[in-house]
Amino acid sequence: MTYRIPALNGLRAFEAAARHLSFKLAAGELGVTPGAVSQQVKKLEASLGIALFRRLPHGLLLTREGEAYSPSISRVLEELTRATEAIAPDLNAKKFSLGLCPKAACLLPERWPRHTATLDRFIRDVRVTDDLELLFDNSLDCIVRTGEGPFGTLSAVSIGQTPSSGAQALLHFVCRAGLMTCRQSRAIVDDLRDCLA
Amino acid sequence: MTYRIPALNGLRAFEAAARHLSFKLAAGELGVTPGAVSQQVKKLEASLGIALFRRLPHGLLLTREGEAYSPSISRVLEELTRATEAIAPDLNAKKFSLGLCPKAACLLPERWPRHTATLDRFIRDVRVTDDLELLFDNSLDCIVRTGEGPFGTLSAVSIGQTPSSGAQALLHFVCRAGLMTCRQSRAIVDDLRDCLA
DNA sequence: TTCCAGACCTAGAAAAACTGAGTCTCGAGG
DNA sequence: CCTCGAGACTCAGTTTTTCTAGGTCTGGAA
Repeated sequence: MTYRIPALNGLRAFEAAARHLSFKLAAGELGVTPGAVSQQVKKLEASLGIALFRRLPHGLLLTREGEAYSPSISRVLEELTRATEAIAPDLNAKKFSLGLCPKAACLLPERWPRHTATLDRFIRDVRVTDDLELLFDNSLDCIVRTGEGPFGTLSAVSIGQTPSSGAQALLHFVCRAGLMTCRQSRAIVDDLRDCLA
Repeated sequence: MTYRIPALNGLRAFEAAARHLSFKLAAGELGVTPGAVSQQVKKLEASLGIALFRRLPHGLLLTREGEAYSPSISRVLEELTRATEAIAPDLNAKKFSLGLCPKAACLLPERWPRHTATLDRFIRDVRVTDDLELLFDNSLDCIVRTGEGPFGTLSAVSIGQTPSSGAQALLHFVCRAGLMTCRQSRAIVDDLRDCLA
């Protein structure tokens, strides 16, 4: 009953690259450099003994085998996601890349969100930016900003609201819809509330 | 479309341990030490934020969550195996079928390559043969023989060379090019070197 | 009791993954 | 026909992860 399967991390790289048909975009999604994705995919191809991609100077094409393999792998990862969420809804496996707008940075403690070890655990990196687009291509997992919506299909929660005066919220925490309830988001929102309390 | 899933290698450890209800047996199956399995599972549990096993002094019990998770993971790995075999029948993660020429057999320990559990893990079966053709149609994964090349597109490494006397190598390990760097090949070559040292 | 099996822990070694900087190739635009 | 830009590749070096080796602890069996 021993499974004959390739190194699993390479599969993740392959799946993302196949979806984007780009190592660069896949790298963005996975939070690594394009070189890393390239290497992982190459190693996977070596271990399978077949080519999955045809490399073109301006992008990728799947080979016939890659074309056949990619949807299977996507299905596998989806099923894995489902199974995992069923038993562990707030999987704590991925650190967040966080965007922070300049005004928000002023309102928050000096080294936020690195000011406490508790929160730091959930943060991979922080960039100063306000660009919600970055959430869609997975360059960022969430953004903390002063600017209002509309946030479209994104999820947002407001922090520092003062309903008595009718004033608008001071800060907004914004992320893709599926991410709002996960542990990382909750930790960040909780901490923001503490900081503005 | 970013999958929120735990580290994949830990899942393999978990799945094997859940099937055997033993880290030790799982370790045997995976070709690592029990400590490694223990650590992988522990890390998985940490990233999920739940316990998968109850540790007893003489074995393991699945928790309720582990009980729910294990069949899902088995299914996922099975599907992965199926998908992989469909496109790459000679995946190099499998056990090797090994050819051995009669002279080589004389130079090596009695039950080689079954003489140590370490090496045995990587071997599916052994035949006495010298026929390099069998490597091309995947009847065999590798051949250990005294005969020289030419090996053409095959990869070969020499073992027991005595360069000072200019004598030729005693043994050659031969396999298809893509297989030379894989774990199985390395284990076999290392063992051959030990045996002739 | 004493043994033994199996899980656990920790330090250090080994392997794998990632980065960063530079190269190469092609397509587009002047 | 050049030059530029994008994207993939390579390689060395670093960081992170994984594995091992050796020792501890616990509870069941003789």
